[in-house]
This record gives sequence, C-alpha cells and structure tokens, in this order.
Amino acid sequence: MRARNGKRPRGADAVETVKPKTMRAAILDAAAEIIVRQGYDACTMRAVAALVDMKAGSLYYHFKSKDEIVEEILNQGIETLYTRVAETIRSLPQEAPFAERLLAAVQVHISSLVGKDQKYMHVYEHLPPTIKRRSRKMREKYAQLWHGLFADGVASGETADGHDLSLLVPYFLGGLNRVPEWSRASGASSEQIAALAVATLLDGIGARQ
Amino acid sequence: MRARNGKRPRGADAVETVKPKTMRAAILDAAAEIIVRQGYDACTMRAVAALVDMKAGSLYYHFKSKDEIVEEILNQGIETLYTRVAETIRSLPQEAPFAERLLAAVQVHISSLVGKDQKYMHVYEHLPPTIKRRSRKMREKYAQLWHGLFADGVASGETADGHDLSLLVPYFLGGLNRVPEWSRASGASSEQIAALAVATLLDGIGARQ
Amino acid sequence: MRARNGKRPRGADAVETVKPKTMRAAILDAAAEIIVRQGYDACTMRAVAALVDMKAGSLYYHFKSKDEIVEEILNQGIETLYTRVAETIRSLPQEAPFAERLLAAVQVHISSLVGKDQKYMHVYEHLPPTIKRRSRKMREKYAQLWHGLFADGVASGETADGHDLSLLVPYFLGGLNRVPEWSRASGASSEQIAALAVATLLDGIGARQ
Amino acid sequence: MRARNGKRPRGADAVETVKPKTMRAAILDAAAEIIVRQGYDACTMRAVAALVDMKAGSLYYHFKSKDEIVEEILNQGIETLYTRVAETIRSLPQEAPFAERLLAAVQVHISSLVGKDQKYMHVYEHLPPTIKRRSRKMREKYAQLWHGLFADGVASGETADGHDLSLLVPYFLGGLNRVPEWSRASGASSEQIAALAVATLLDGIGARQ
DNA sequence: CATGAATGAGTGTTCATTCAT
DNA sequence: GATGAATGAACACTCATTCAT
Repeated sequence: MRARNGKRPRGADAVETVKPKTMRAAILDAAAEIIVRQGYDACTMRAVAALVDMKAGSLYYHFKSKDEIVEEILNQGIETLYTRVAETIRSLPQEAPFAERLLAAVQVHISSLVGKDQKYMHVYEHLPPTIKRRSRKMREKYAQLWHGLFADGVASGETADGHDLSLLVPYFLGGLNRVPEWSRASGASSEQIAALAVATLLDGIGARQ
Repeated sequence: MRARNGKRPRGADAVETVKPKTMRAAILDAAAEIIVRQGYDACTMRAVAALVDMKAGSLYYHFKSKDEIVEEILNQGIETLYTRVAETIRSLPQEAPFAERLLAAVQVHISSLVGKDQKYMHVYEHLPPTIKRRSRKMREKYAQLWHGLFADGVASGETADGHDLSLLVPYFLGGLNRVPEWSRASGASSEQIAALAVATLLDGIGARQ
Repeated sequence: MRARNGKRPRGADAVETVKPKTMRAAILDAAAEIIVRQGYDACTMRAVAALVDMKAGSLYYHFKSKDEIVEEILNQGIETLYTRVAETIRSLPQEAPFAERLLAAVQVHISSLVGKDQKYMHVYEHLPPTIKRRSRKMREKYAQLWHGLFADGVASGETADGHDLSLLVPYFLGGLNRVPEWSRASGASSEQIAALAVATLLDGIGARQ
Repeated sequence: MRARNGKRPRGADAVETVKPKTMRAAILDAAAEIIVRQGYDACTMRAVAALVDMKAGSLYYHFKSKDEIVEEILNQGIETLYTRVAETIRSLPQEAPFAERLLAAVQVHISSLVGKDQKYMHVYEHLPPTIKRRSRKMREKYAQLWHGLFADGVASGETADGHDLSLLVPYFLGGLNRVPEWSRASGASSEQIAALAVATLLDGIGARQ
C-alpha cells in the first residue's frame, strides 16, 4: 500500500536491505576518507568509528574485520570504475572515431581517480601488497576493457599496428594511475591531463617533417 | 703477496663482493627487500634484524631509528638514480640525436628500478606520505634532469614545440615508475619496455597516412 | 533491613568501601602503592596492571599515558592535603591561640602523609624532576596556606617577630615532609611527631634559666 | 728513590693502587654529576662513559656493575660527610658552648650538601629505595654522631632535658637534608640557612614574655 | 685497557578484536 | 545495534651487560 510500484516494498525485510546498506556505506566512506587524507596507517578502527559516531567495537556488527572493510572499498572502487568506463564506451556511437572514444574513456578514468565523490580508487596506492593482491582479478577485468578498446582501434585501422597491446595497455594505464599524485601539485585539471595523455599517446611528441 | 694487482683476490675476501661490506649497508638492503616484497608495514625492526641475523635492539647500534633507515634507503636510491642518469646523458656525444639520448636515459632509469641490486627505488611507492615528503627536494632535482633533456630536444627542433613540459615530464616519469609493478607480471625485459616507452612517446600510436 | 542505621551494611556492598569504586581510582591507588613501596622505576605499566588484575594495554583505556597517571596521583595528593589543612584551620575558633592552630595543622599534614588511605603524598619524593615540576603551582599554593598561618601568629604577637617567613616556612615544611621516612623506623605515632615538631618549633630545645 | 718516605712506594702494585683510583674517581664524579643535574634515570652507562671519554663497555673494567658505581657514590658521600662533621666537632675546644658546636656541625653538614665539590650527597634523594637501603648502616653511624652531640648538650645542661633524642635527631637531620631542594629556589646562602636552623632549634619562634 | 658489536630483558604504547551487558 | 572494558600480540626503542678483538 505504501509502495505502489514494485521497486521498494516496505516491511521487515526491506529495512534490512536498506538500513544496513546505509550504515555499511557510511563506514566505507569514513574509512576511505581517512586513507585518502591521512594514509593507511591512520585508518584505525577507532578513527573510522569516530567518523561515524560510534565506538570501535560496534563496527564489528557491520563488518567481520578491518580487512573486509578495506577489501570492499577496493572492490567497490574498481567496480565503479569498470562500470563507468564500460558505460561511457558503450554509449558512444559505433562509428565514433578511436581518438574520441579513447579521450572519453581516459576522461572518465581520470576524473574517477581525482573526483571528490569517487575517492575509493585513491585508496589503492596506499594499501599493503597483501591486500592489493586480493583485488587482482577485478583489476585484470578492467584492463581487458581497455585492451578491447585498443584492439578495436587497431582493427579499424585508426591505430598503427605492430604494438604489443599486452605491453602497451598496462604501460598506459600505469601512467594514468600516477596522475592524482602529481595533479595535486601541478594543479592541472583532469581535462587538461586527459587531453595531454591522449594527444601524446596518439601523436607522440616527435617533430614531424 | 696475496694480491699483486689492485683487483680483489678470490677466496674468503671475495665473498665481500657479494655480501655488503658494512653492516649498515646490509641492514639497508634487508629493510629495502622487505619493503619491496611485503610492504612498509611488514618492515618491522624485528623482521629486518632477522634478515641480517640479529636481534631488533642491535639495529640501534647502527641506526638511530627506523626512520633513519628508511630515509637512507630513499636517499641512496634517488641519488644513485640521479647519478646514473646524469652520467649516461653526459657520456653521449653532444651531437647524438634526441631519440638516442632519450632512449639511453629511459633505459638507465628503468633498469635502475628493476635491477636486482638497485631495489632501493622500489621502496618509494610503499612509504607513508610523511616520509615521502622528506625526499622531495632530491626528487625535484631529478625531475629537473629530465626537464633539461626534453628542453634540449625542443631547442634542437627534434621535439615538437607547444608541449607543456612541466606537465609532460612528470606524466612521463610517473608512467615509467609504474613499470616494475607490471614488468614482473608481463615478464617483459627492461629493454623492451624502454623501447616501447620511447617509441610511444616520440611517435605515438596513431596511424600515419 | 540489612542495616537499620545509616552506617554501611556488611556484605557484598561493603567490599566497595575497601576497594575503590572506579577503575580509575583503583589504578591510581595501585600505581601510588608501587611508587611508595618500590620507587618510581618499579612502577611500570605492567606492574600497575598486575595489581589491578589487568594487562598493561588495558590501562590505556582509562588513562592516556603513564604520565597522566602519575600527574593525577600528585595532583590529587596535594589537593587533598590543601583541602584538609585549610578546612582544619578554618574550623578552629578565631580566638584559638596560635600554638593550637599550628598543632592542628601539623597533625593533619602529618597524618595525611602517613595515613594509610592517603598515600598519594608519599609519592612526591620519588618522582623524577620533570614530573615534580608540573605540580609546582599547587605546591606553592599550599605553602601560602602555611605562610598565612605563621603571619597571623606574628600579627597577634604570639610569634616572635624578626623571622624571615619565606625561609622559615619551607624549612619547616621540608622537615615535616621527611617524617614518613623515619616514622616507619622509629615507630612513633603521628601525634607524637606532631607534638615534637610544634613544641620544638615554638619553644626550642635550649635550656631556659 | 722517587718516593723517599714509605707512604707511596712505586712499583707494579702501586700503580694499581693509584691509577685505577683516579679513573674510578673520574667515573664516580661523572655519574654523580649526571644524577645531580639530570636525575637518576638520565644516568645511563653510556652517558657516564661519554663524560669520561669512553664507551659504555669500558666502564666494566673499572666497576663490576652500575650498582657498584652508585653504591660507591653513596658510601663516599656519607663517609666524607661523617669525617668532616666528626672532625669539626673534635676540633672545637672542649669547653665550647653547645650552641657553637651545633652551629659548626650544621654549617659543615649543609655546606657539604650544597657545596660544589661535594655533590655526592645530592645523589641520595634520587635513588630507588633498593639502593638507598644498602647505605643504611653508614647513615646510622652518622646519626649516632649527632646523637652524641645532643647528648653532650643535655649532659652539660645547655639543652633542656626531656626531649626524646631518638625522635629529635632524625627529625632535625631530616629537615636539614631537605635544604638543598629549596635553597636553590630561595637563593639563601648556606650560612643563612644554618643560622636559621640552629636559632630555631635552640630558641623556638614562640614569643617570650 | 678500551672498543665495536651484539644481546636479552624490559619499557611505554597501539590496535584489531572480543564479548557481556 | 551499540558500548564499555578488556585482551594479546605486536611495535619501536632503551639499557645494562658481555665478550672477542
């Protein structure tokens, strides 16, 4: 009655679906925020709890362990990144030129790294290797996305053949991921950086005669 | 008697060539190794000590604090890197083409990052921000080196003008520094990677008509 | 039922009279006890914890640091001392003779130093200078109390004039504070000692003709 | 030959008697200095060694342990104090009035506590109880000295009878020992303080009719 | 005689985690 | 759902002490 469309029925179950998700999300947000601003070491359970007005012990009602929190931050981050970039590529018309598709993808990627709401990805670089390793599969899936993009470029003849994509893709992405680190210092906008990256990659900086 | 030329005689002493000569160096090596393989958090004084067959407290005979160890790893790493690259550039004939100079520099840079004996640089990305900040000046000096290299390229007309070097240089170096992370996975040699990086940077991957 | 007068009924609750009510207080008591009996160096967090049936780390739930514990012992001690002596003096009739007022003050002072429940003040002499310094202000306030007492004596003519009170007061108090140290050995009661101190101070030990 | 009286024969044995004593003395001095100025905790073997231009381990050639050093400082201090005061009393003419003898003794006592060269006694108050206890016997012997002095005063009728000397003596000495602590603050000279102590003890501060 | 180098026990402190309430 | 209180394992660091050289 209270809900006349099927989307969000009220009731005991519904509460469990919605409310916990909110608290979980708040905790994840808090943890991510701390990691981004103060580093992984500063992200203690007590600090996270304080940010959501709780005591440390209470977090264990929502998460089994600290690792679970961190892992979920990571996973959410990469998944969001994947979804956004995939969506961006898909939404472009099939006949859009490679350069355009690449630029769009790079822009989404970079703005997700730098953007305020998407701090999750920031987190990655601060994590100890053990934890990094656990998100490997998802990251590989994400790399596939880019691999496909470049492969399309080669297929359509817009990209010079002969490049080893399994080398080029991680090299390019690797460079891109470094961006937030120095974008803060240089003060360049993410659009500027995306343009630079794409232009450089496509045309190089060598003088043409 | 034991050696009539200045070269190292083989025998017990020869071992000294492999094992670091001083205890300080051995400790630095051990600490770097742990940071690289297991991350900064795993690099406890106990762990370092164990690797050099000591007890934790004994390290304090050689270093004033853990920070001193980490800082020295960093400094040595960047300084070595600077020296090697500077030397490489200087040793090339003045009239060497830009592409050649760039390739040489990139090769030294990458091999220093990846090479077994030069694991120091690996360390950087694992460090907490506080400690990173302390090596800033040296790192800026190193960036200057590359800035100069590119500026020369522009001056000689070998590089297309109009690129903002203060954006391009950190972007390029940032990408380069990511190399060790995935070179392990892809198994590519440092020469391959250097070639890829230079070719991509100079010519781009866009198809030429 | 369980108690028909206002006095504390015996039983489970009665224990609370002996054991300090709050954990904080229990910890302070334990720390003070150790300092008094075994000296400041013996007062480790582990030792204190053991006395309250805890592990060392747990103390940090109640106190921020060891210093906070020690400082609070000191402050509580001096404050209690101040309150008691001030109250004692105030409660005597205005026209009470100086000798009587002095004796009362000395008695309270000494019994506070020696008394079982008030071991806090014992602590002072065992502390490292750094920590002593922090309670200076309060101690000076306490000295003022005595200074006032003596000044009244001079004003009323009960005390010979011409004594430099700013020398006499610390000298007298200094002597008094040494009392617990040898009272244990000599076995004298605090009343005896108070009487001795007051008589000696007022009349001296020189023979009168 | 070099020694023409029997007191200090040269030879292997003599060296052992003299030289070591010098080094030993230097170490004791250094340790005492540190304790006086920076407290017992600051008096580490390394700190002491540094003050005599040595490394910590070398101290163990001269002393069996840190405790031995501290104990010797204490013993030397009390012994010197004993000798000085005893000598002072003995050197006064038999018929010197009690007041004069007392004043002389107090002056020597105080100046030994405060005087620059006699820092040993300062040390006592900083020591942990365990170590204090070990010098008990010597301290009791020193107390006897004063006990005798007062007993003589009683015997000659210069001191009012009826005082329990076994209470009075430690009380008086206890007060005296507190002197250095506040003499620094008040800036009074040791003569002033000695005069105050003696006058107060003999005549009291009560007004006489 | 003195040192360089090491050790072992111990210090204050932090933190993820647990659990009865 | 959340908290107060506690724990245990770890951490960086200090220090008296030992001993081969």
